[in-house]
Amino acid sequence: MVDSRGRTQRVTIADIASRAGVTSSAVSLAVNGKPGVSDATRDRVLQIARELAWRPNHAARTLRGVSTHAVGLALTRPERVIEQEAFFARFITGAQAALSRQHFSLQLQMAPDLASESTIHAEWVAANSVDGIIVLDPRSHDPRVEQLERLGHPAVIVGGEWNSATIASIRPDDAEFMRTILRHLTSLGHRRIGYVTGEQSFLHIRTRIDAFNGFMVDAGVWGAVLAGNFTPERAVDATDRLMASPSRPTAVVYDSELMAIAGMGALSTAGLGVPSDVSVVSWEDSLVCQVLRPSLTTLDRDAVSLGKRSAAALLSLIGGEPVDQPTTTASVIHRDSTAAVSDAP
Amino acid sequence: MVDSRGRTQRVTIADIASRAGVTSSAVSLAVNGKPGVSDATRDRVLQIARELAWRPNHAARTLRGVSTHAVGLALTRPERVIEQEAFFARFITGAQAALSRQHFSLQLQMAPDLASESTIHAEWVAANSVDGIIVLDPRSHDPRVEQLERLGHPAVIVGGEWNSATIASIRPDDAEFMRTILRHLTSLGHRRIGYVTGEQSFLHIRTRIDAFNGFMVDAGVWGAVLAGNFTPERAVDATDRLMASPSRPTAVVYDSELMAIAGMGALSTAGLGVPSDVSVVSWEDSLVCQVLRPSLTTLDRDAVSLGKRSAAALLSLIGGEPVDQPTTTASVIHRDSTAAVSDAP
DNA sequence: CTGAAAGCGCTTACAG
DNA sequence: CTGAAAGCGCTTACAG
Repeated sequence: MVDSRGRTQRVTIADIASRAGVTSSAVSLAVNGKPGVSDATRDRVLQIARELAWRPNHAARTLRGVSTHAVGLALTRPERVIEQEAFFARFITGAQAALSRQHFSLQLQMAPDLASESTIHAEWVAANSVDGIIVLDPRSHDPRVEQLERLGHPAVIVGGEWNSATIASIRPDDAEFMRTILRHLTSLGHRRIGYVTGEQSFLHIRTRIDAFNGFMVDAGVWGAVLAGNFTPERAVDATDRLMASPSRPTAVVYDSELMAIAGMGALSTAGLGVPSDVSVVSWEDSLVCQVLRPSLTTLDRDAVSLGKRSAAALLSLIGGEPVDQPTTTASVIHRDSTAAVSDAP
Repeated sequence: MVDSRGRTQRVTIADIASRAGVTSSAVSLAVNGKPGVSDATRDRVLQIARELAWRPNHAARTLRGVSTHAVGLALTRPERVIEQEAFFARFITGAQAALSRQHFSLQLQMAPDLASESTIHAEWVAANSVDGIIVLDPRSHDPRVEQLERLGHPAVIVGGEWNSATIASIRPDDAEFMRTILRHLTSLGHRRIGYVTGEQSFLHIRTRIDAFNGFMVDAGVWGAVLAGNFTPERAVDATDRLMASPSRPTAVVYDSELMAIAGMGALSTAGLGVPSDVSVVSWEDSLVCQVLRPSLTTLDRDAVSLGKRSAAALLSLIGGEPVDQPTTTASVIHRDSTAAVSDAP
């Protein structure tokens, strides 16, 4: 609406009501599809609402305590860790897909650190502006989770291990996934395996490390874990160090695609062929892994489906339904970067 | 706060007021750092607010017409176009960096299509829930832009060409950037150049195509444009077709990193070496381009800085300041995927 | 410096 | 089926 001075005015249900000759209560019932108004009135109101290009004011609805049909995700992402961007973009693509099917929207907000993330959560809960919250990359004794538990607001912890009336965890079986990768490699004859990790403060990375070490012991295979942090620089350093070892590994597992690509670069610089000298596995799959030459053997887990499952669990929690916890499986996509170990070095 | 039945109650300024023995008006002034209350009162109020873990209710503030210090970005992203994910994650990383410096937050919302994007914009404006809006991937005669112009809400169009009192465009000089790439290639002796494009309905892609064709004519060089859509499949097909040409190009430009990587795969499959037989340039730079072997020659434009500039422009617009339109430059990062053309084919 | 009141746009009991 | 009123939590004139 434009007033006499040409300024844009907000269109409210009161405007519609006065044009339609009814009260704003009737308009509210009409536009929300609730019973209590005659069909004739409803049609007239909807027609006028359309003419005036009326839009519901979310703030007013929220204040009134109505469900917002929104889910919140606050994200702490240090700018330097570019690898996580791919994960994060794919994750929210999946989450969005699951949410939009039930007409929920995804509210995303960036935070500089974990404490700010908690502040954002608290404000969302105080303002009733999201029906549920998704938490990524939980730490052990995560303050965000403790606060959400206290607030009693529905939340899903991706990669966590908390479960209560209001909190559910989506926990990919990282230990089993690691063993799946290692079985793939040992079945190809590899007996010396390196593992270059992501950020070790993440719970799921520690789970993978434990599983790696356990497998090495049980299978009597030589293994080495080098701590990375998702950056290519660290991946290159770790790869060089592994290759300098007197018992040089014939296969290396990387926690991310970017680290795996960087590692392959380091191997190529060192004059080592993939897979002729060293086999390479990336934990995370993506289109780049597929189109690369040599194409990368990966675990067929992708962030898109993780996002879908997390959102679906949160919607169950919000709806008061039991959370479906499907056991997740993952298999190795055998591409060109892994091959049978060549004869004695 | 927990009531007698153990349920969590929302803490409001009224709760603080009653504990502090003042009115809610005084609390409002105190927590917002406005004059009108004594220092003693302010301290007492802030102390109590902290004790009760009070959080401002955004919906109430918004409804009251107060600036939300938020910027909105509604995003239409077909799930299939994975390439755009990298762009988009980097873009919002940059935007977020610029915004948080001025304590603005970024509201992100996914939309299934352009019409829904417009609906979201309209609701944001109606509800006063963002101070400004960022629009990505404008089309010619873009309905989103026309609506924002009508609504008179501050907006920045990334890659657009609209400019008015409330709308600014961040327009990288795609034509000049294309010429920069082509000058790099011709200086290396290339006289037959292929170009595999992204989605042609995007304005900036069409600008690049025009510049490519113009350069070919002016320089008397043989050029071929093949329409892609950012997918690796189309990039592979286009590359194969270029290589089958009787006047096979010695260099190919790709509109994205993913397409360039896919193209290099196709070249390798065809038994062609990079850069020995064919030089390859990617329009967009990233860490993957850098760690890849051979590393990819790229235009040193990255989505992070584009996000920063877009957000900065929007903040200027919101603040009523003139929008700073720095002329953007870009240069070619010469890596291993381009080299001087080898002697006669 | 402080208090009482109005109102942002909407929904929801409660009467008629 | 419709109308009048209260109230969500907050801010901002306006009085004292």
